[in-house]
Amino acid sequence: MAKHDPDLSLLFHALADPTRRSILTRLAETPTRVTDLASPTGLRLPTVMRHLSVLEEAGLISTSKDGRTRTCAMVPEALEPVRAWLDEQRAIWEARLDRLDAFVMMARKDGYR
Amino acid sequence: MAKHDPDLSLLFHALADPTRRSILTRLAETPTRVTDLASPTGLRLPTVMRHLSVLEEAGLISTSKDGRTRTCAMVPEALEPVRAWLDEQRAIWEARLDRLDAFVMMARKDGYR
DNA sequence: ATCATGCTTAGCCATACGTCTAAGTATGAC
DNA sequence: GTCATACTTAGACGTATGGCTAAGCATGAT
Repeated sequence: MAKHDPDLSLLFHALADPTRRSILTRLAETPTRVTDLASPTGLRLPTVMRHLSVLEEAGLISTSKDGRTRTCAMVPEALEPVRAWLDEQRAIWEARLDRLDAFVMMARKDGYR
Repeated sequence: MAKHDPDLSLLFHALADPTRRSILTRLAETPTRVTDLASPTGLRLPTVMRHLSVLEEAGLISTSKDGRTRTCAMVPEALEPVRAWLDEQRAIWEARLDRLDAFVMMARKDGYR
């Protein structure tokens, strides 16, 4: 399904990989250059670069190059849509519980029990 | 990377598809049988079934069969780990801001500005 | 018993993903 | 200029994903 909602799909997809999540966590602590992000993962540089570009395309990190080193930094507000989606789901669910409640009330009033 | 954290990876992966998110939203409103979940998607049944099993393996929905119809229902607490991860990231980020703050304070005290 | 309904299974297909190696390019140090 | 560092690009490779069709197999209705 295409279903224009590319933001969330990109975000969730980016977060679905443990390597990418650990990179992100590391960047939440402090900006870091590519090589230093790569070493703890045990992965080759090109592989890590790919993960980084997935994160960047999702808007979760930003990078900038200074001389020959590229430094990556988290973009904390990028997680906002995820949180918003979660809240929305919760709201829908709770509205449903409320409807159920109302139904039970009504049933009582109408003489059940 | 393997990195035992299969929960979050399964969850995020399940949420990374718009069809699956819309199914989930629908189920947040009310439990629904497979055929009725399928029709609005424009996808064939087997395809939808696959999406459903992804959702189920991630623990996001539960299903039960009664006669020949299978009914799916959301498992709202399944989103908890996602929310927890988000909170954790935020905490790390904020701890960093605090450290920065502290640093600035110290710098001032030591005579800068 | 027959038939329609509702899911299931099996298998195909194209594309995307995660990983690698090998060979660039650009920059800083000597 | 030479060399090491730090990416970057290109391409290969196996697996996973998302979609399909075509047959199954129960179950409910007639």
